[in-house]
Amino acid sequence: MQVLKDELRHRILLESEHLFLQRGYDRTSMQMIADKVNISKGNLYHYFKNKEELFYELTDSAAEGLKNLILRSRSGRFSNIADSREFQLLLQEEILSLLLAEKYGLLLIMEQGKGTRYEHLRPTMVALIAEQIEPLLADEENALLLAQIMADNLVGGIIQILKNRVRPREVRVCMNRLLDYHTKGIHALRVE
Amino acid sequence: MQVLKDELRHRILLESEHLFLQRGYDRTSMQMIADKVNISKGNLYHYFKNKEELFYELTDSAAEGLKNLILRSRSGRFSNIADSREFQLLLQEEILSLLLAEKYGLLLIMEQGKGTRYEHLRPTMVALIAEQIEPLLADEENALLLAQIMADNLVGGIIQILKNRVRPREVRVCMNRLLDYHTKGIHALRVE
Amino acid sequence: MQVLKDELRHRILLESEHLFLQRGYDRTSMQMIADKVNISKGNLYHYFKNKEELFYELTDSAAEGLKNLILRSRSGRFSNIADSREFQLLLQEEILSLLLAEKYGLLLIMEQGKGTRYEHLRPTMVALIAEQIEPLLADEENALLLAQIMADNLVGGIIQILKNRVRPREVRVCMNRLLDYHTKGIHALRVE
Amino acid sequence: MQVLKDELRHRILLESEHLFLQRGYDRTSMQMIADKVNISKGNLYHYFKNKEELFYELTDSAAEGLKNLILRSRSGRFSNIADSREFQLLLQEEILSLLLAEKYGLLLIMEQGKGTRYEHLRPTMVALIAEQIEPLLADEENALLLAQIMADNLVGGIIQILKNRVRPREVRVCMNRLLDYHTKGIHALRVE
DNA sequence: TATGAATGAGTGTTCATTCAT
DNA sequence: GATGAATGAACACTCATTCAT
Repeated sequence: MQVLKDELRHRILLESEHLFLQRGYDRTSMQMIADKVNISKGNLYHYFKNKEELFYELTDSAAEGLKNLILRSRSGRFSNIADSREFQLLLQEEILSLLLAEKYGLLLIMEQGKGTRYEHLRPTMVALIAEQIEPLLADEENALLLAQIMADNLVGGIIQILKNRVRPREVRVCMNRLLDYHTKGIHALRVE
Repeated sequence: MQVLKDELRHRILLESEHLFLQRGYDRTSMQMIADKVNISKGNLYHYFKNKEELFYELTDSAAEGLKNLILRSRSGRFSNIADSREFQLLLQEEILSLLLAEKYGLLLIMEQGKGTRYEHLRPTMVALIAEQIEPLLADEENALLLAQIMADNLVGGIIQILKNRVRPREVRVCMNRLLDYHTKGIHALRVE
Repeated sequence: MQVLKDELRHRILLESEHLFLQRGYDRTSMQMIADKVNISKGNLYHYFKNKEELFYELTDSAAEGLKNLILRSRSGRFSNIADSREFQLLLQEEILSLLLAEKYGLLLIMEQGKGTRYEHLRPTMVALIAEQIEPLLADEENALLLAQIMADNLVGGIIQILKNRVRPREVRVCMNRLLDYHTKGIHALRVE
Repeated sequence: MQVLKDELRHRILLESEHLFLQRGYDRTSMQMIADKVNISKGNLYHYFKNKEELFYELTDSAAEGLKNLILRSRSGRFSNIADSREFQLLLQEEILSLLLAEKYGLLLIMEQGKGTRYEHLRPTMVALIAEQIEPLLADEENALLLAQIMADNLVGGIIQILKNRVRPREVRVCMNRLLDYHTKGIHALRVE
């Protein structure tokens, strides 16, 4: 019985994850989820308190991981961003393990969280990263905007990789490429 | 009367544009628009068949311009993308005039089109651009994905600029910077 | 097993009584009861056919006692209500033993029975009592209404006492005071 | 058109007042109201923001009047409650005009407000009145309880009158009788 | 042209009750 | 006897759209 319950619970999580990924939180109704799982709408509430909790069940560990990653990265370890080789390696490993462990959760909070507590997560993240990039750029009036674009691009690139690569090795290779691309690009705009 | 009618029609477009930009298509109700314009909800339907048509009126010319830009770019004119200086200049001019002419329409279809026929425009666009970038990259299994990322980043960067810069000159300068950043980055991944 | 069963049955009655008294019939859910008793919701239906029957189990003997009291009081025994000292004593004893025996059941049917067959019990009761009081009043057009008010007040007063006094002696004393008040008015209770 | 709207609005208020009076706030659904008025449920929200606002529209002026009455009565004017003849007259007039003006609103907030902001109004009121009565009673351990009962009876008596008398003169006469009864007891109303 | 009244389908959520195990 | 999964009807509320005036 417990098995059955767990199995259905798992199926609800699975199907709602699909729907949330495809349509976003707002545009996915409890009825849609119930239909996909082939149970009554009311029964969903046997497994999850409400729609928001269902979403958070799918995303909280990803959000937690992301928060920790940011906290550690801001605690000074990665202070010399673009020029240290060490930076790339450490950052890469930190990010990689999070990406691999929390792939869909991250996609949900970064892309499909409208209507939830993660609604403004992506811009917040981007702003944090931009803060770190800006001082590296030549001092001009557009430095902040360009840093924002780069940060946004970095985040966007990671999302693309998550969407298109499954196996750890592949993700790792692509992340390397992405960072190459970004660091070379950033050099073009650096303080000489 | 025609003048009055046109003027009201224009005000509806203006206010709904604001709302759609701020809140997105889905989360903007006809009631909100009617309130902003200070007319009745029903009267909106005298000017626009329904909510979707109102949105399309705001976005179709931008979408058309975008389509044409892509068509022309694919017709062979910009075939040698990254190595010709000419590419940068032409592309820049084409894009710039579109951006300046259709700023808000482009933002709407690229960012706030959930629930409309433009729901999947951005990924489609990105795929088209990626197609053009891919052959320039070193032949590896990730070439397509990297091209997609670059394309996505390019699009994302442009959107950022549109959101943060108003005057043509500023937009032009930022676009230059963005392209510098991207071409230098791309070089890192090019066929040697 | 029978003992166990009876014991559980008793606990259900106990906890649901608490909840019904605090929250009323309508606003007490079977889930709340199950949680308080620490059994499953479904198991409640092994002991009681449905929510209504559970409520009736808690209240039927009180309702029965009340009915009998009224029947006997109407059978002529207490015909000369206000002037016979005997009336006060007899009534007091009859009522007192019912109150003490069926305290919570009475509170439930008089105060928390919305949604059950006792929904209209209190007004019915009041009407019955009023019938007996009316002939004692001076013949005027408002006699019936005044009798109803007195009856309602009497019932209300008893409910108050039930809620605020536990020990038989206390209840008895308060009931005496209440009847004094009703027969002689506030003056009876004033500081001299 | 404005007339139609006002007329329907009035009918909604009328029918919902009936339902709220009969069944209480909680147990009256928007669907019931819509059915009685013979309109769609959605249309109710054209006239009232939500169920609570509809209820408050029916009750707020009564609640306001009651609040003012209490404030004025507490401001010291009626300090010598039971012994001054003046008290009875003034109180009677104040209460009478409120009762006549806000009959159904008062019934709703005193009897049928479960689930609204008036849920605890009656016990609060009763406590306020009891505070004034208690010092007049002989000092015994049951004084507070008896004062509460009297206060509750007074309120209950007024409610009975409201339910059973329509014309001002009748209400006035009954209120007089009620106060007599409370001050002098049943004897005051007996056949001589 | 303009209004705003009206509808009906849809939203998330609750809950008494049933039933297979 | 006991569980808890499951249902279905009900709840308050929203909103794009239609339509009589």
